[in-house]
Amino acid sequence: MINKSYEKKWQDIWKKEEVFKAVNNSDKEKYYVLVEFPYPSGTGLHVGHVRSYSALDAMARMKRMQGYNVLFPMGWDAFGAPAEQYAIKNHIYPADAVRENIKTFKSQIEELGISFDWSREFSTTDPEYYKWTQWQFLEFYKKGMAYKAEKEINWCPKCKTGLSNEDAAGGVCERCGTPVTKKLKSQWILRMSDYADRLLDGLKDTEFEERIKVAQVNWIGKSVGAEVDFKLKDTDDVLKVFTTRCDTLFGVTFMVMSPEHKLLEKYSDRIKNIDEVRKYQEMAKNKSEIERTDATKEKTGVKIDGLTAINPVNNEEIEIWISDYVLASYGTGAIMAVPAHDDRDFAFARKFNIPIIQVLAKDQNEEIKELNEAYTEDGPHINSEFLNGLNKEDAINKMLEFLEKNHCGKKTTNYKLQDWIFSRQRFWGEPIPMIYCDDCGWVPVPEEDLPVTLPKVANYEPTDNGESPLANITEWVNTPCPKCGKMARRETDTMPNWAGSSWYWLRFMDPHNDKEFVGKDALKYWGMVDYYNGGMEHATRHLLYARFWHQFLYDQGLVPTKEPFKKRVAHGMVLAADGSKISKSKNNGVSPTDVVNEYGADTLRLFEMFMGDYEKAIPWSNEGLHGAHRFLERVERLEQRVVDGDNYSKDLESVIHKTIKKVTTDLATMKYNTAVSSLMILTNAYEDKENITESDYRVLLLLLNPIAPHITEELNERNHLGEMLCKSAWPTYDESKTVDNEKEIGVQVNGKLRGSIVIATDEDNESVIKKALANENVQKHIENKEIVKTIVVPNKIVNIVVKG
RNA sequence: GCCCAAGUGGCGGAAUAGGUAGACGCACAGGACUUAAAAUCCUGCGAGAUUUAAACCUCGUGCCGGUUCAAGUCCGGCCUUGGGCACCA
Repeated sequence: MINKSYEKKWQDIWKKEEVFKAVNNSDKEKYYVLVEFPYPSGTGLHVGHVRSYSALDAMARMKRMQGYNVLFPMGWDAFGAPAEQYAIKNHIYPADAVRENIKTFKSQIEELGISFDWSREFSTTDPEYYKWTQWQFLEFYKKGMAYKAEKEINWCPKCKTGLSNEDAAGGVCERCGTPVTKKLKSQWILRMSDYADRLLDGLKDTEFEERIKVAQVNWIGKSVGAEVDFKLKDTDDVLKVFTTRCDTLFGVTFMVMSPEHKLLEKYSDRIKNIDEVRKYQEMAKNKSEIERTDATKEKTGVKIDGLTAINPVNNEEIEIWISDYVLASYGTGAIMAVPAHDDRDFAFARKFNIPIIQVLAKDQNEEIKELNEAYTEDGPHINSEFLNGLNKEDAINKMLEFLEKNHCGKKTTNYKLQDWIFSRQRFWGEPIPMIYCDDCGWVPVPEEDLPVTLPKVANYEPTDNGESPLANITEWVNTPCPKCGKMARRETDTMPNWAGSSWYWLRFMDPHNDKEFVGKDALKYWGMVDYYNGGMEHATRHLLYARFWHQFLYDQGLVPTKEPFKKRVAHGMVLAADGSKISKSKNNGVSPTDVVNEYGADTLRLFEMFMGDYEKAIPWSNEGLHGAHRFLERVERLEQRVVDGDNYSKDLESVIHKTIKKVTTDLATMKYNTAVSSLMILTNAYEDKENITESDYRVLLLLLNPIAPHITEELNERNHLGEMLCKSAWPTYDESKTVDNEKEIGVQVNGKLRGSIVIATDEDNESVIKKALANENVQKHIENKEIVKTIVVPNKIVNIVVKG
């Protein structure tokens, strides 16, 4: 019977014999399989974790049996708000809370029998680890890639901390869902936008799933266009705008600045309605990001009385407005409005009765009589002097030429991707290793003083004044300036949760190195991560940060590869039985530990691999779990049919070779469900026989071992079939034996199936046609009819085309 | 609104250089075993017409068209669901 006692037994044996230990500097070929290390929350392991761990484990186990030196590590991503809040709630110190949670998580993972190399385990909260996170931050700082600046940032009023753009996607805090507001704050920032193009281009060197690439491309948001300078009338200033459609310059009837635009302050004494402008600015500031960017709301704005712009193509004077539909953070913070051909500008012009000039025509160079909405197709140009009659591409090129010749514009590229706001006003994060000295300014903490550790204090709750809780701990904050020795102050903000996960796969290569963040040899040997699995929710956060971080390290010569991950895949979510999302509040989750106690780890693993496409969401099914268990019991019962024999049974040879081929390719390409089904087919074939040989049985156990490692080892040992499976070689197949001698193929008449015939796989077409025509039912359909032609697709199908 | 992915039995899902749709499993039904139940084993299982039965026939992979000897698979146009982006100029 399947039971937990031998699962534990095998887990102990694997541990004792260190079967899954990855060796640095091995002569074997390496293979690096990585699954995102979890955040050890207080709620324990989730069946979703089990899905990805089982899947990558199956791959790692097969690769090991195929002779690779496999690195399959596990650790903990434990800094950040969840651990901090858990600690606050339970009145314990975060480090203690993390230790407790890791213990739970680890024991839950261990009882699944995942083949992680635990000798490389670490947590991002270990000072030995975050010492190097801090060290790398200083590398960013030294290369001018980290800077401190006062900037309008996303602020979560509930978490009381600043957030990066990625953490505030959709205008809400990713942690708690609270709409974010803007706050002007001095922050450490990493120049990630410098890498926008690299992050885009680098995707070509990866084999990420398409949906992951697309998500990244969207987030980076590259947009090629032009910067155009509009002179501000009677000043020496220009109003710069970014546009992707400089060919529509003749259609500009007004300009719009974002309410935060700097020129407004500069020319405040010229603006006659400055009070009205200030009032509007105040209103925009107090709106949440969601309210401001709600595209469905009616346009609002104020016309600037006292400032106008000059259109560089025709020197016409153009009114200037401010409106919150123009974002300060994108482009130049101001736009040229072409109401005839842009929905937003059209709505604005209609509301404020601003003229509309068409510059793009419908097919026949005609103006549209009554423009009820913006015309956004690309017709030929009209009302545009030297552009008239041209198509979009030619017109843009001609306009660019004009702008450059007249020094009033040039081709530029814009990205939605912004610099990475790297400061958090939290206690539980890596301290940013910088010291501020009144005389020397910002001074990095000297390398020998790293890590800068967190103080052990009782109070670490977020503050209401927007300061980090660390700011109140004066004995920690006050420290001599490393440069001049005068009393100075430590930076009290900490790093974001994503810092520790931005390089952890590198540390796994050489986790105990206390001289370097990773040894050069280890970097060279392990290279890129071959297979990296993680959730879709990280496609534009962690995965982007990690690539950016890695590319920076590459530029400093600190890592040998441009990209960190060769292949990135995302598992589908495990849903509740009714198809809804599993959530704590609904309490509709299933505990892996409960399932393991009732059915064993192998059943849980097998079920999660079998019940559907790995990349798609699957609903939980207790019946399915039953089915998986039943299959393992059938495999177990086969042992009663085993007789001596060093060879595969003759009549099983074909199905065995087919199964080896199928499982080998399926496990390497994450088609776990069909790998399992082919093993079920093999089991069915065995059950049809009175006896099977030891070889027959062992090959099934070998193939099933990566997915159900405990029971297969147990059956192998109990039946004295040979060496421990996980130490044995993966079975190989003979292509010629996967092909049948005979095959049943369909016969169609006029494309409709009318019968089937059995043919030899090397039978010649003539003989096949003869057989097809001889089929009784086929005859019925062709009698009294003229055969127009016959089509034979070898070993697939015969089609007889008849007429009359 | 734009971009990506996907729609196949009662259910999870197989099958795409176009070639016998529904592998494998679940659920269900009938039978064997049993005093009985569970477990196990055997059989059936897309819909429909006809038939004592089998054979056979018609329809069938979201909808409407098309290409082809042949379409779940390719092309055009829709619909729906999931995901990403979104007042990004």
